[in-house]
Amino acid sequence: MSKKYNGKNTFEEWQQSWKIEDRYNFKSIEKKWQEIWEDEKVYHVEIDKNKEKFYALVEFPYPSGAGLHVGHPRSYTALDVISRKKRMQGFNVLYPIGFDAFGLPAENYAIKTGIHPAISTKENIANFTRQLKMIGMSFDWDRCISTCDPEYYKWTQWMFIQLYKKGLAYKGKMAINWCPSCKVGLANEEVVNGCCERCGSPVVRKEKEQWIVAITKYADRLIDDLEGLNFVDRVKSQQTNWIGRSEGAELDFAFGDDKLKVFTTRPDTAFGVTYMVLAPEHPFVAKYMNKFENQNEIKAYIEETAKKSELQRSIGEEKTGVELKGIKAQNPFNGEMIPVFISDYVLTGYGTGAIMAVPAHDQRDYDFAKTFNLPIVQVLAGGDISEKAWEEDGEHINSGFLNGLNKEDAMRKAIDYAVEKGFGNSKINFKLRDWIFSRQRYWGEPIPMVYCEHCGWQPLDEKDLPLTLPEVKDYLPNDEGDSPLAKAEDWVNTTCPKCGGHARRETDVMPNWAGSSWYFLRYCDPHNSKEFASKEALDYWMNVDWYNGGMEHTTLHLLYSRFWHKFLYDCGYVPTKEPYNKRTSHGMILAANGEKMSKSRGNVVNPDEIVENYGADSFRLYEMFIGPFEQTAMWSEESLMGVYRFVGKIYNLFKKVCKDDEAPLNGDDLRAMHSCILEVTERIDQMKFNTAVSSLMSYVNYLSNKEKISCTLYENLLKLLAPFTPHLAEEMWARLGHDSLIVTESWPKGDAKLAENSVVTYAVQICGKMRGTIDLPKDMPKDEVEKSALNLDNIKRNVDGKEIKKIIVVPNKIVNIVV
RNA sequence: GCGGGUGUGGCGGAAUUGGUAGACGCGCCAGACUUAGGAUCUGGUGCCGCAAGGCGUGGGGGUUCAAGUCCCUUCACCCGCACCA
Repeated sequence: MSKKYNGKNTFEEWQQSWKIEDRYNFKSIEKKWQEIWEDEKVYHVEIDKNKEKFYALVEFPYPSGAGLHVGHPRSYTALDVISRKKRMQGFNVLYPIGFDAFGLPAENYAIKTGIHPAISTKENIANFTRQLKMIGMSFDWDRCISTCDPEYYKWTQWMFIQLYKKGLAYKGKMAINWCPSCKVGLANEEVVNGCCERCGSPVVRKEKEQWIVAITKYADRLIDDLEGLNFVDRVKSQQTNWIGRSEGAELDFAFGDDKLKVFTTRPDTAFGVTYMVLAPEHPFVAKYMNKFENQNEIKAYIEETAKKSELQRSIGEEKTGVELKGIKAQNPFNGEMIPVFISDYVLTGYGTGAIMAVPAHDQRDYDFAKTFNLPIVQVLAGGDISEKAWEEDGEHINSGFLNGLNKEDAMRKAIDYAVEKGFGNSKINFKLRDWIFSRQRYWGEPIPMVYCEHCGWQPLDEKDLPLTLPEVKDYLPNDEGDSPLAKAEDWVNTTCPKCGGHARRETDVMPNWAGSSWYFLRYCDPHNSKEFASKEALDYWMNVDWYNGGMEHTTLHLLYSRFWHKFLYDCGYVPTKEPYNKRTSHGMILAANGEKMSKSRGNVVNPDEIVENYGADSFRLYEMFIGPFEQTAMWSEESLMGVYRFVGKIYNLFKKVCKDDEAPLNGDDLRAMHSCILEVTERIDQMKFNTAVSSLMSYVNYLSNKEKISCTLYENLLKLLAPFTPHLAEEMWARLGHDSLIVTESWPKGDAKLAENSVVTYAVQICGKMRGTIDLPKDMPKDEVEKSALNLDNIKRNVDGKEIKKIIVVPNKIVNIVV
C-alpha cells in the first residue's frame, strides 16, 4: 500500500487512529490537496487528439480592488463542477481563467492615489488568484491571461488593424453618448435609461471624432445565426430585440430640389400620409434654412432640443415641433403636397432621420397631428380614429389602387409600384448602431493608428506591435474629451509608416470590451508569440462547449464577441462561425434581506471570511445549494450552516465504513446508491445543482442510519461529491487507502434496474381523493391491484353501500375508484 | 407599450412533464447526552380539527377518473428594451 498522498497509512490504520475528538479539520485538508493538485499540475491540459475535448468557460473577472464577491463563485463553481465531472467521464477538459484587466476603476484609483494602474492591477490580480485557488477551482493556471499584458494586447491591436483594413473600423465625427462624470464617450450598449452604465450620471450628446466599428454590417447574421445555438431563450430574445430588425421600404418624397428619403415598415399606408417630420439634426434643415419663412422659430427649436439629454428627449409626453414653412413635400403615391415639420420624436440615428406620418394608424403621429391640428386620413378599416390611432390591420380604404387589399398584398403592391416608378425599394433597418470604439482615457489598449498630414490615417506596421502604453504623470482626462495620452508628447509624435513624414498617434484607447471579445481564443494557445493562436489549437479546442456568464453582458460582451468572432471567421483566422455552442446565465446573489450587495450598504459577504469559518468545500457546496442556478438567490448564513453540517457528516461517516465482505450490499443499498448516481449525473448536466445536492443529502441520510457502511457505498459517495467538495473527497479517498487522486478516477455509472424498487406504494383514491396507500409488488396485474385496494379497511368503509362505476389503475402508481 | 421571467408551508425551495403536493435544507417543538454549545444525536413539524374529516400551489372559471402541471381569464412582482417610424 503506497503512502503517496497519505500521511497515515492504510484504511485500517486510519480507522484505528480515529478518536471521538477527531473533528473535520477543513483547513489542513484543503491546504494539503491544493498543494498536491498544484505540484502535480492535475488540471493542466494539452491537446490530446485521442480524447474528446470539452471547453468550459466562465466570464473572466475584472480584478477590482474589492476582491472576489460571493457572486463570482456561483458561476465559477457551477462550471467547475461540470468540468470536474467531465474529466472523470474521460473528456480532455479546458477550463481556463484570466483577467479582464483594463478599465476605469484602476485609472480612477490612480488619479486619487498616484499609483500606476499597472501596479494596482497587478496587486488585484494576485489577490484574485489567491482567492480563486483558495476555493479549489480546477483552472489550468498555465493558461492564465490578462488583457493588459502587452503580449496579449498586441493581438487585440493586430485585430483592430484587420478591422481597419477590411473597412470595418473607420474614423467618423458624430454625436456620441458622453458621460460628463467619467469624461468618456460611450457605446450605445453602455447607456442604460439615458445614464452611464458605470456611474449612473445622465449621458449628454457630444460631437466627436471617434473610431467606430461597423458591427451593423453583421446585424443580420448576428440574429440569424442565433437559431442553431443552445443559448437560453432570454439571451436569444434579448439579443434579437437589441439588434431590432424591421422590414419595410425606403420611399422618396419630393422636397425642394431633393428627394426626402424616409423609412417605413408600412408603405401600404402611404395614402394616409398627411405630413412629414424630420429630426432636428436632419441635413436638409440646414441646407434649406434660408428658404424657410420662420427661420428664427426653427433655429430656436433646434437649439432647445440640442440642450436636452437623451433621457429628457425620450420621456417628453407632449409632442413638440415646428413646421418648416415655405417648402412642402410631395407624396409620390397621390401627388398631394403636404407640410413638413421638425420634431424631436424623430430620431436622427434610426432609418433616414425622417418619417412619413400616418396619424390615423400610428399613435405617435396621431398625437402630433392632434397637437398641430393636422388632417387624419383613415386608410385601414376598423377602430374609431376620433379616439385614437387604429394600429391593428384592416382592409385598405381611401388608398387608390390599394383599396380592398389586405396588409400583405397591399405591402407588396405598394413596393412594386414604388420600384416601378423609381421612387423607392424594399429595405431592412436595424436598431443596432455601429460600435463607438474610442475611449478618452488612459488604462486601455492604445489604438494602433497614426495620423499623417499627407497620408491621412495609417495603421501601424504589424511588426511594430505591440504599441505599448506610455508612462504619463497625470491620468486626468479633461472636459474637452482629450485622453491623458495626448499629454505624452514624445509618444504622440511619431513618423508615418507609409511616407516616413511626421505623424501623430491616436491618443484615445480602446473600450474594455475589446480585449474580452476574443480572450477565449487566446486560452487555446496562450503563449504563442507568432499568432494569436495556432490553427491546430483552434481546430482542436474551439468552440467553447459551455459558456456561463451574467445577463448584464447579453447586449455588451456577448454581442461584441460574437461579432468579433464572425469577423475573424470571415478573414479565415478561426474555424467556426460562432464562438459559443451553449450559453447559460446564473442568477445574482443578493444579501439576506433581498437587497443587492454593495459596499455602501455594508452588506457584502466576503468569500475569505466564509472559507476561513466553514472551508472551501462548504462554501462551494452552498453556492450550488443556494437555489435554482438561473434565478436570483438570497445569501443565508443559516443555510450555509446546514451545508457545513452535511459536509461534517460525510467526514464522520468514515468511522462506520468497513470492507464490503463485512457488510455485504443488500437491495436497499444498491437502490440508494444507484438512484443517487443517476440523479446526480442527470442533475449536473441539467444545471439543477441544488437538487443534485439534495440527492447527495438523501443518500447520506440513508447511510447515516446504517450500523456499518460498505466501502463501495462510501466510495461512490466520494466520487459523486468530488466535483462539489473536491478537497474532502480526495482526503477520504486517500484514507480509504487509495493511491490515486479521486479527480482522475472515473465517474460512476448508475444502473436504472438496480435503482428500482421491487415493492411499490400505490396511492388509493376514491373520486380523486386520497384514502390510503398500499404496498404491492411491482408490475402486479391490474385486477389483483384492484382487489387489494378494495380490501383496504378505509376503502371498504368509504365505498360501502355505494355503486362502483369504474376503477382506474395506473401501473405502479395509483388506483382511483369512482363511485 | 414591446420582449422575457416568476408566483407553492414560518423561510430557501422540490415535484420523474397530468398520477400520493411540500423532497432536501433552514427555522421551530419535544426528547437524549453533556467539562452549557452558535456542539452532537433521535423524533415531530402545510393549515383547521380531540377525532372522523375538511381545506390547501396568486385569484376566478374550464377540461379530466385525476390539475402546481393542460385551456380561458385575471392580479401581483422582477428583468431587459423603450418616441426604432
